[in-house]
This record gives sequence, structure tokens and C-alpha cells, in this order.
Amino acid sequence: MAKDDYLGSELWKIRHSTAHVMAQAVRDIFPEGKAKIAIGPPIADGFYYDFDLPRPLTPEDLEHIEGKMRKVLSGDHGFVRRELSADEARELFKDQPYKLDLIDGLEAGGLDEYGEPLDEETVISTYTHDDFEDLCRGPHVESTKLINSKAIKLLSVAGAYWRGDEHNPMLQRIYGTAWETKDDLDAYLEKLEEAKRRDHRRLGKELDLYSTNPDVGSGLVLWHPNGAYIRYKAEQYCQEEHLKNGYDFVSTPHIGKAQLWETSGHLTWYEENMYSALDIDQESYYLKPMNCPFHIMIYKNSLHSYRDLPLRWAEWGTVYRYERSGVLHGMMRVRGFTQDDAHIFCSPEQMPEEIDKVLNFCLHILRGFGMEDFHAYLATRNPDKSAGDVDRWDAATEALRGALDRAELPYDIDEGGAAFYGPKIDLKMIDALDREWQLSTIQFDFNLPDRFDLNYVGEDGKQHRPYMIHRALLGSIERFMGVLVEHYGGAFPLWLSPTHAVLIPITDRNLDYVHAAAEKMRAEGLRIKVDDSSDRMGAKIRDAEKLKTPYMLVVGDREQEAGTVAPRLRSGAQLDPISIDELMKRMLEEIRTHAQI
RNA sequence: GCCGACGUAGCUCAAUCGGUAGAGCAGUCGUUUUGUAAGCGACAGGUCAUGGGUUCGAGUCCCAUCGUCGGCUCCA
Repeated sequence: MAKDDYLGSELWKIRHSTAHVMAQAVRDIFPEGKAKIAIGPPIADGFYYDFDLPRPLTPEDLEHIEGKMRKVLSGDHGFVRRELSADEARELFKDQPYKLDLIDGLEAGGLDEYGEPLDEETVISTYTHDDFEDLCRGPHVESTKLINSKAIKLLSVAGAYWRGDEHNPMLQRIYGTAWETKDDLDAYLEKLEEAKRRDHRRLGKELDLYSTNPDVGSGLVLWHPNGAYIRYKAEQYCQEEHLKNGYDFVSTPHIGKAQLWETSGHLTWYEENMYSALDIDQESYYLKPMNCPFHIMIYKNSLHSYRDLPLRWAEWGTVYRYERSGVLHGMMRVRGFTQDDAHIFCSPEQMPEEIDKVLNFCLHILRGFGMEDFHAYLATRNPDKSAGDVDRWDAATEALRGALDRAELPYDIDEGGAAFYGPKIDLKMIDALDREWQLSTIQFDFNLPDRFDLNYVGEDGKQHRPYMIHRALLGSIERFMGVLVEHYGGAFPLWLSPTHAVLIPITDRNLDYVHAAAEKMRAEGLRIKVDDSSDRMGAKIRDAEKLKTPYMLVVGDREQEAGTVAPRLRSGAQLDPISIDELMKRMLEEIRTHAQI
């Protein structure tokens, strides 16, 4: 269902109302007003409600709460709205500090439950069902009998800050889901199970792609041969495309002196994400959190004419950023990662075209990986964390907006989401659990050219300041790999697959034939394994299926006699026996075209 | 970082009240020569995450640290 249709829909009301019923149940298992209730909205696939409770909730509590909810839902209790004054509301919720806080916000000038300003004039209202009255703007279903007690489930309990601010007390949030029918609920729960099967952390283990190790450190990825092969092919493809699209490569070190990061502004704006200094010969060096200052030093190594521009310098640069321990997540959010980074130095006149080119190149690269379904954002200035004057920010933001419009890419505004040095376009992909992860970023930067005093000589013989575009298309190769694994559910297209085919001899009589076939295919660059174990064919197929091997090539006496192999695809489909030459032609074509199989 | 849960063999998981650490898969060896998702048997595999503490006795209880997971916050 589209977002706009969902808001206020029947399902939305069911979830909102179920949240109230849950709050009622929680109130009842903590008698004497010990349960302080906060807010409980519907969300994408369900609802939550936040509570301040005298003790942590346990899984048994969730069952208990769910049981109490079912009891309420077995009755026919109408949801009744009433409007009241702020003072009446304060009297009603005098033992509920979070509700009083909300009432203050509503009265003072219309703040919603997150403390954000509201457009419309505020009316304070409550909804009552059964014996439970909650401050709420609604709307709700007419009666609890419209909530299907077989189609609800409480899922988890988590911490959440009051009003989303980490300086506020932490509340306990119960997540639940509610649907119109039991079938819908079951389908949703099955979707969650499927998501678990696609999770890159699980597949990373099963397919032996990568690991992390506590002795190495959190958020530092060890790429195993299978993962590293996929990475190699991804890099190879991207690098070739970069050369075809007017980029040159540069390569820079992992550390640089403090002065460099002072000049760039990173020690002012970015220090909390940088690792502490290394002391080398009484000088401070820092691990790089970004590549830009190094590329700038290359620019400054010589004079530049307007005739040189634009310069497009790319580097697969490995950067290190301190991330708080709780945010680390598989390959998606790590502390050391490699960006497919590039910096474009251009004249102001070239800038709009360069942004168009980058955006189109970015879409081309992602589509090469079979990715079509991304979500674009235009991230605007954060007044508290931005360098440079506002007029230039506005102009740059408009330039990016123009590029999005020209590319006819729908986008949302990420208010205040810009980097400290300039506004940006971000492209995000969703993972197996519908969480969005930012991959591509195209960032406008007028801060660094000033700070490093970058110049080029114009047609007029005078010094001019170049504009700078900072961009990463895959973003971080670690995160990209995580998204890619989930995108394909581990079943990579042939061009990315670490093993292209497994040859499966049925008996030892077929071994010589199979090894010869493998050598012939390897000579063409195909990645071929031979399962010459003493297992029976069924077991060999099972092993290969579990590794999501694209082609299983069965060879028994019949195939050996005919000079063929019998291909089985990982979908389970069996192809007619085919000669080695024909098969190689087919496979090499699939590799060449990045065929989605 | 914060709230909560969790950490037992390479993997997935057992181990009752605090009383001799166990299974399946994977591995090795043997056997089987197999026609589209697991043939059979044997062997081997453990500092119960780490470090302290309580106890006659700790995988089990307590504390700390490391790590993982679900969220929150952050993601410059």
C-alpha cells in the first residue's frame, strides 16, 4: 500500500486502536498507576507503544499482555472521542507525566508527539474504549470488535528515548503487528522468516563470504575468498566503467598529518568520528575518515588551466570512522570500509552538467548490478553543522535539485541531512527487512576549495576557484556487498558468482572425463569445481544447492558417451544435455551481459 | 553510547534443582559406485566468550570485560 493511502486507512486505524488496547493491558499488569504511558502510533507494518515501567519487560510479560488484549478484544467496546480543554486534560492525566508534557506541547503552539511543530490548529482530544482513556488525536476504528484478535501479535521490546532525544529518559517500547485477517498476519510472519533467510549476516556465514573477529575488532571486516571474488568482480566492472566515463585513478595513503585535517575542517566538524592521533616522530597523524584532502593535495601539486577541467579523480579509498558500538551491523555499518570515491574539480559553468553526468553514471552502475529500486533524497543544510555562507548553500542545493528533476528521479527532502561542507543527493536501497541503507552519494562541496585555496587559471588569465563534487556510487563496498547479498538472496548472477559451476560425476568411471571438462572450461576463465567425493549424486546436488551454485553439471555414463553434460540450475530446473562447447558459449554470454539468472 | 536479550564443538542447538558436557550437520578414515536436495559405519572434535567472585562443588548463581542480536540515538 502506498504511504499516503496507508495514513488514516482502515488498517492504520486497526493498528492505532490495537496500540491503545495494548496500553490498557500494560496499565493493568502494573497496577496503582505504576505504568507511565507515553505514545503509541501505527507504523509501517504494525504499531508500538512506549512505556516508563518500574521494571524491564520479559518475553513472558508480552504473552501475558497479549492474553489480556485478547480478552478485551473479545468484547464490543466502542472507541469514543471527546474534546476537552488543556486544563481538563491536565486534571485527567495528572499522574501521567508524559501525557502532561504532550498537553503542554499541544497547548503552547501545537507540537506533535515528537515535539515537532504542527500545521493545523490543535484540538485536545481523548479516545476511550472499555475503561481506558488515552490522549489521542485519532482516528480509531469504531469498536474493538473490528480488531481481529487472531490477527495481532506482539513482536519485541526495545529501548527508545522519550521524544527520540538521547538526553531524555529511556522508555520501553513494545512493537506489535496487527492485520485484518489471520492470513495476512501469517503472510507477514512468513515474510519476516524469509527476510531472515536473506539476511546478509546469515548468508555471509553460509556462503563463506566474510567474517569479523573479536581479536581483530568490531566493525572490521575480513573478506574470505568467496566474498573477495565478488568484490573483485564488482571493482573490476566499476573501474572499467569509470575509465570509459572520463575518470582517472589516483591512490593515496591511509594516514595524514593533523595539519591536513585542521585545514580540511575535519578536526572541527568530524573529530568525534575520527580515531585518536598516531604519534610519529613527535607529529600527530590521523587515520583518514575521508579521501578528499589527499585528492586536493594532488590538485595543488600543479597549476591548473581551465582547459584541464573537469578533472575526475577516482580512488577505491579505505577509510576508518569511529561508529558507536551499538550501531554496528554486519557489513552494512562498519568502522573500516572502502569507498568507490571520486572528486570532480570543475568550473562553475561546468558544474550543472557534471552533476547530471554523475547522477546518470551512478544509475548506470547500479543498474549493472540489477538494482532498480532505490530511493533518492536531497539532503539540505543543517544550520548547526555547516561551513560556508547560506547563499552558496542555497545555490548548490538548487543545482542538485535541478539534476534530480532532469533525471526525472522522484526524491524526498532530507531536511538538515547535508554534510558539513555541502548539500548532497543520496540514493538508498532497502535490505531484506525493509530497512534503508545509503549507497550512492553525490555531494556538492564549496568548503574545501576555499579552505585549501584551490585555483585554476581562467580564459581571462586570472585565478578562479574551482567547484568540487564529491561522490561515491556504491558508497562503501562493504555496505554494497551486504545490500547485494540481500538483493540476490545469495543467488548471484553468473558474472559475480564465486563458483560458476560444479561438475558432478555419477560414478568414478566418469572422473577422468569430468576433470578434462573442468580444465577445458577453466581455460576460458570459468570458475569450475569438481565434486569427486564418494557421495552419491543426490548429496552432491544438495551440497551445491545449499551454496547456490548457478550450474550443476551432472555427468554419468550417458553424458560421457555423448560428450555432453546434463545441466541443472539452482532453481531446480534441468536443461537438456549439452556439449561442453555449447555450455561454455552460453555461460560466457551470461557473464558478458551480466545476465540476471 | 543507551535499554533489553544472548554467548556451550567449524555450524545449528541440548544439558532438569548448582552435582561426570551431549546430539545432528560439517571434518577425517573406512565402506558404498550411486541418475537430480542428505547411503552406511567408525573416529576425532570443548579452557562451556574472557577474567574475577560465591560454593564442598559453577555451563548453570553474582560482578566486570569482550562480542553478537533487537531497537533508540547517531550515520558528517
